[in-house]
Amino acid sequence: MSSKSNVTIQDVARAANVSVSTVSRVLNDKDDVADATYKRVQRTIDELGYTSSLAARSMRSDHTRVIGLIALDLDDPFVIELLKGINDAIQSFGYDLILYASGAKAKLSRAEWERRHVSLINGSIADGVIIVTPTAITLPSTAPLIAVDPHKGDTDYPAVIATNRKGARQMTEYLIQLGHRRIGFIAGREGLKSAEQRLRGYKDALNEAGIPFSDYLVEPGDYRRQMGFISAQKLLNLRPRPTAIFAANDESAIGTIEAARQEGLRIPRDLSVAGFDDLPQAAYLTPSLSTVSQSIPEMGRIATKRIIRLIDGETLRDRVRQVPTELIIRHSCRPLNQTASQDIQMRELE
Amino acid sequence: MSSKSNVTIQDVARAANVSVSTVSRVLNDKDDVADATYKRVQRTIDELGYTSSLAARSMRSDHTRVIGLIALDLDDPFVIELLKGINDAIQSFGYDLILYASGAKAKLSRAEWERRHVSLINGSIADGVIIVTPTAITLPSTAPLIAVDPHKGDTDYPAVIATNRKGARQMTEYLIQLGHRRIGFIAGREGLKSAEQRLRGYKDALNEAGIPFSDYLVEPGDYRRQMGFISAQKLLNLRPRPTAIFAANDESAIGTIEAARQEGLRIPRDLSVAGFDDLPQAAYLTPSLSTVSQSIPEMGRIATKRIIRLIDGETLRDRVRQVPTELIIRHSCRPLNQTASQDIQMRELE
DNA sequence: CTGTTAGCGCCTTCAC
DNA sequence: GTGAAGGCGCTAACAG
Repeated sequence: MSSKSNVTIQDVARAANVSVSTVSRVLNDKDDVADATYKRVQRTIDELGYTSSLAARSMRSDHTRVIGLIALDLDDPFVIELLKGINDAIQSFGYDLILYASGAKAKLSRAEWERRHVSLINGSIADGVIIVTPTAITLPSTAPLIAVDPHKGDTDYPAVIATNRKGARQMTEYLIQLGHRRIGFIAGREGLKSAEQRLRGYKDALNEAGIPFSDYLVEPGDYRRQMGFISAQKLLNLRPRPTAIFAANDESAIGTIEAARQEGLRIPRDLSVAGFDDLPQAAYLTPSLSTVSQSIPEMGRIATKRIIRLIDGETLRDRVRQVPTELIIRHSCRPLNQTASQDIQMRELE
Repeated sequence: MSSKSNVTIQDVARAANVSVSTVSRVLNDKDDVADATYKRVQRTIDELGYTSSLAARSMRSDHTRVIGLIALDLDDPFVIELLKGINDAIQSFGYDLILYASGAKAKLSRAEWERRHVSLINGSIADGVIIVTPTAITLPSTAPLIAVDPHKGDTDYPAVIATNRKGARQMTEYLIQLGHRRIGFIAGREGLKSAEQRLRGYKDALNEAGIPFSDYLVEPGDYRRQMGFISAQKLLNLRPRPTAIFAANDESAIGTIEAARQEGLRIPRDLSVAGFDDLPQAAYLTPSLSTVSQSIPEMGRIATKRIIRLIDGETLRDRVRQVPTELIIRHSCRPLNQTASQDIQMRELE
């Protein structure tokens, strides 16, 4: 298969009657190349539709102006939102973006998969890598690397993370303020710092309000809808039933809403539901979802800026950068014991 | 910057006391390597955490088992859904996926951008490429290439496309059957075959029903929400106003709904709205969106299978593969002139 | 069964 | 200003 017969630098050199090095110089805007030569070479490049081989280039030179993104779950909305922000940011910096996903997902442990991808991409094809919700605590990073929503504990890589604890506390406070006392909690993905912090924030608010923390009101989660559904079912089978459920992210909250619907419960009338993330679809749900915004695209933009700084050899003042969260009140939560007439009034106020 | 000091095949060879070629053989499961040697090398690889450089590998050998995806709009839900399907499919075939997005988007024409990316990726780093909604009619493909939702007219690449004309006809027929006669249409992205076919389907149904086609009921679109919003506003300013609007895709339909809301119209009471795509969020809208499903992830899976077949040197029997569409009736359209009581009855039937 | 050799396309000295 | 030569990490003959 001679499918690789692309135009090479040699072809250009021949056609323009110069040596390959001269073409290379033109390509990289180097030194002084005689004006006439420059133009001639440039013209030849255009005519032949030449593009320098990414593979050869990354092999030879120590930078490629490419940023790698490593994410296992391509159907995780968090990853998609992040991708938007990163794609947005690279436009301003003249970098390219590469997203690499291996088909060997099933065979490897999550941490193993991550390590493989980092060493595959980083330092060769990409100048630096952004990794999303890593499970690994240490990553083989010869080239710069930054994590978004990192693993808990002491990780050896810099990170971007939202003010999860504060955000979760505010949401819980809001629910308490609405009169809720039995507030179920569906946890986040095991091992992630964000999950840990959100649970902390929930406990903080309970504590502060003098509500004793109950183990049985907390069910496990993994930030995915399906798990949210299952855990919500368990919570809804409790007697007395929780009057509100705070899910550690929007996907879990959607799973919760589905579970509640299946039980014949109406939201927010019979159950208040809150999420975390503020995905675009949160606003479109019925009822629209009250949640904590962590402005995911913004996190992507920040991660991009920081990885570029790292690539440029600068050092980060703060190894972990906190991105502020914001409480978003919509219509999926309502005061406990509100009467129907009050309910109507409330609706009309909107 | 010595950031590239990754473990190389040489390091492994030295550590395992063999030549690089032997390591290479182990890496690629080649020939016969003495069992003892194989194990020793394998162990060394693991110990050193070695990963072969993608760049070097793709430069040397004529296949990489990597499929490239080229898509300009990373925030286009169509692309995201497709990505899911492709990512799903590569798992079964042992291929890897690379998504490449350059930051130089603004500077180039769309077709130019596409050409650049194809020649950048294809044949070097990727064995074949899937390109989404290309504007270019010819693409510099030395290696296999397949388009999803191709450009109109005679393109020189194979493609995967839905039965757009039929789908659009069915939706329009449905609206007509509900009693609508003034049906506005918001077109798809200029130049795409799908856009052309959907408009055709709309006209087909009108024709068939003996409803004269009116130019002023068709507004331009580009498959994006914003444009859908603007075009919907124009349609809603018409007197008499259309009683239904069929948007060429779901994003445009969402824009339409927003425009209608802004005009104080209620859906489907004052205006029926239909889309095309059946994005996941279509079901979550209020009212849920009646649309034409083209099962985008499935299109991604099919495209993946076909590009792999092409890579394997097989030929495709049909250069363009049609994927069936399906009419999805939800709640955003309703019979014209239905009385309020009928309306209630209808709701209760669900 | 294993090592040696010759490049893949490109960039970078070092000459001229 | 420009060309020639060497080598990045790897694979594919060709020898042994």
